[in-house]
Formats: sequence, C-alpha cells, structure tokens
Amino acid sequence: MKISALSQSSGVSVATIKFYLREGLVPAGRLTATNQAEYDEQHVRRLRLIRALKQVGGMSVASMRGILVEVDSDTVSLHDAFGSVMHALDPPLSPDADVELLAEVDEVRAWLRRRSWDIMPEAPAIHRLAEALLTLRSFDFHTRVTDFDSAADSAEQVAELEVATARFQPDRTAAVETMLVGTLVYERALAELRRLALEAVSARTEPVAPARRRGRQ
Amino acid sequence: MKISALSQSSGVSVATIKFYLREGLVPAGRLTATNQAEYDEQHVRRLRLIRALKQVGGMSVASMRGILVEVDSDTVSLHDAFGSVMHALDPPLSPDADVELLAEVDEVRAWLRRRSWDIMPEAPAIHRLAEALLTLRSFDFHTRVTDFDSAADSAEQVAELEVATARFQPDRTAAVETMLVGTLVYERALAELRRLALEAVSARTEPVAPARRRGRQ
DNA sequence: ATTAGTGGATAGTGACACTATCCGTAAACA
DNA sequence: TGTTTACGGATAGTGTCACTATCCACTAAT
Repeated sequence: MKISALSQSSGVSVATIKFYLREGLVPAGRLTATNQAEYDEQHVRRLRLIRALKQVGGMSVASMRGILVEVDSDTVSLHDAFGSVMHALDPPLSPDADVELLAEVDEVRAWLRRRSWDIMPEAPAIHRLAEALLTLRSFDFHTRVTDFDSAADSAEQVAELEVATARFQPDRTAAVETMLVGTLVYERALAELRRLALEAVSARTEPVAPARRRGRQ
Repeated sequence: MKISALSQSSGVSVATIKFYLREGLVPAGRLTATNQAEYDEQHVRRLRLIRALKQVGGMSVASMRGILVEVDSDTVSLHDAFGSVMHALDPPLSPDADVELLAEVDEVRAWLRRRSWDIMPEAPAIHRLAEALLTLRSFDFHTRVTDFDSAADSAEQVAELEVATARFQPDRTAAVETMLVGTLVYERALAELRRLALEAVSARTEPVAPARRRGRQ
C-alpha cells in the first residue's frame, strides 16, 4: 500500500499524512527504495484513531503524540500500558500546592480506599477530580465525593465492559488503542446522556411558567 | 469599579478584559464619562464563568460568545433558557443524513420515551449520543442505548441536585450561568471518576499476578 | 519515452487568542 | 494649578497551531 492508497482508505489527505509522519503520530512505512515505502492496515487503524482523538477528544497534535508514544511503548503488563495512557490523557498537574486542594485529594483517596478501588496514589485523575469538586463548590454546588457512590457503581459497570472489549483484541497495540478510544467515546456518550437527564429533570421541575415573578429581565 | 479593579478581582489582565469586551463576551460597563466606565459584581462573575468554560470546557471564544448570547437572552421560562444553553453547548449537527445514524437516533428516542424523559425531539444531544454509539460500534464495542439504564439512573440523581442548585440562585442570569458551569464541571468530574473506575477494574482483571505492586513506576 | 506519483525537505497560510501601542480625555495627586 | 497616572477605545502586532503548497531527485506505470 503506497501513500495515496493509504490516503484513500483512511480519508486523510496525502499532505496531512506526511505531516503526521513528520510529527511522529504515524509510524514510518517500510522503505522499498529511496522514494518508495509500503504501508499497511496498522497505518489505516492509526489514522482512524487519530481522527477519533481529534474529533471526540478535541486533542492537539502535541498531546496525541504524547499519548501515542505511550501506546507504542512496550510495558510489561497490559494494565501498566492502560495506566500510562490514562495518565497521559489528563493534562499534567500544576505544582500549586493549595492546601484546600490537598485536603480534597485526601478525601478522594480515602473514598477510593473505602470502595476498594486499587488506584496508583499519584494518578492525575485523583487530582483532577478533586479540582473539579473544588470548582463546583465555588459555584454554589455543595458536592462531596461521597455523593458519587451511585455514579461510581454505574461507572464500574461500564468499565467492566470496556476492559473486557480491550483485552479481547488480537494484539497489544490494538488493545491499548481500543482502551484509549473507548475511554474518550464513552465519556462523550455519557456526557450527552447527562445533558439529556438535565433536560428531563428541568422539564419535570419547571413550575407553571406565568406564575413565576423574578425581578426585571 | 473601574477596569483595573475588575482586573484585580477577577485575575484577568486589563488587555484581555478589553478583548473580551470587544468580542461581546462581557457586557459593557456603564459609562460615566467618555473615558470612564463603571463595572460591578456581574462582570466579575462573568469573567469567572469565562475562565471555567475555557479551562474545564476547553471552549473557544467564538463558541463562548454563542453560548453567552443564550445566557443573556431572556426567554419566557427558565427551562427554555436551560434548553437553549444545552443545545448551544453541543456543536452544530452536520447535515449528513446517514441511514445508520438515523436508525440509531430512532432507537435513542424510543429509549427516552420508555424512560419517560421529556426531551425536545431535535435536541442535539440525541444525535451526539447516537453518533458516539456508532463510533463505539466501529471500534468493537457492542454497545446499545439500553446498556445505559443504570448510568441514566445515576445521571438523573446528579441532575436533580444540579437543577435544584441552579433554581436556588437569586436571579435569572445567575441561574443559567450556574446550570452551564455545573453541566461542564460535573461532566469533567464524572469523566475523571470513570477513568478511576477503569484503572480499578483493569487492576482487578489483570491475569498476571507476580511482580505487580501499587505505587511503583 | 513520457508521465504521474513518491518520499522527503522547506516555506507559506489562515485561524486563533491574545498583547502592545497609541490616542485624546479625565481623575488623582502635589 | 500643573503634572502624573489611569481610562476607554481603536488598531496593529505576536506567537502558536494545524495544516497546505511547493520543490526536488527519483521511480513506477503506461
């Protein structure tokens, strides 16, 4: 498969594929001459993955490179590979050692322990979750991690299915890629589900319109 | 409050505030002379909102303008305002009348009806959810909307709390802003929760027993 | 033999989110 | 009172990003 065929079967322009090759997002083809190279299904799959990361995850080329490096690196266990990719997904932590944040992080860690979730203590998701909780609180939401028990149960259910699907893949790279795309696309799906829930609850809650008196505007 | 004070109490530089004013993200201050204007708490709140939308939602200035227009427009009911903002949050639909997508959309609609969720039939979230399900299927996940029943239950729980918090706000604009920021930040929090669930499930599922230790790497 | 396509390098483009500078005026201070 | 500082408004410039276009020597296909 030459570059024009790869372009054809992936829907990505030749110029853009060259750009991705330069950036290290797509592995180089096997050279058969100084100006001829051979590409295969692995490259088609990679381009599909890149499109999904870009469209669903809104990811930049730089962060995709960071993640795809983790996808391609061979760690000992599949679990470690999943972990590396998950950690690379979250933006790096700022070293603002805010006291309030650290307290919240501790609360999240304690909650995880109570749930018997075996998480690396330095997982960025812990910090990100704590940050989000703090932000919510600054906007009048009195939310604590413990309010998420039911959400955690259902997240666990979906996760079972995802991990099973990823482990079912024929090879290591495909497994990690599946885990990656699954994480992002399920996130999107569940976010949309949430927006629908919001609309449904708001519809149910709205008191008969005309009777409501607020100030001007 | 003059512009430098506004900058001080919001943490946004004067130059950037001027830029947001030009772009219509922040309403103009009340002019007291040709070169003096008065800003208030409303402006501080708006700048905090913009920062949250940018950092948590990763939104562009253009899409923020689109949404803030909806926040400021006065519709009859609060529910309609929430709806407009929700719909403006999802990127506009592409007019690709894919048969497969339409079938999926119908399945989502039927599922919503079974749940007695009162949703506008053209809500973009329906299409986005259907799209995500199709993408998942193309990556080996055999997922159907009906797999989301448990997730929907817990989403409904969180939504109750959000809607209540938003309706508790003193004025209309604050209510809509609260709803908006709540939607995005809860999405983030639940996404992080999901990533933690994934790591926990993967740890539990890993068949290799020997040298794995928490905290290593 | 001609032509189209290739890998590789380099330069250019348009969008984006600010950022800097300038201007005439007004407030704050000495 | 004069002088300095800050203001609002307008315009131009900056750095980053994700491509896109052009060029080159060369090879494959016709």
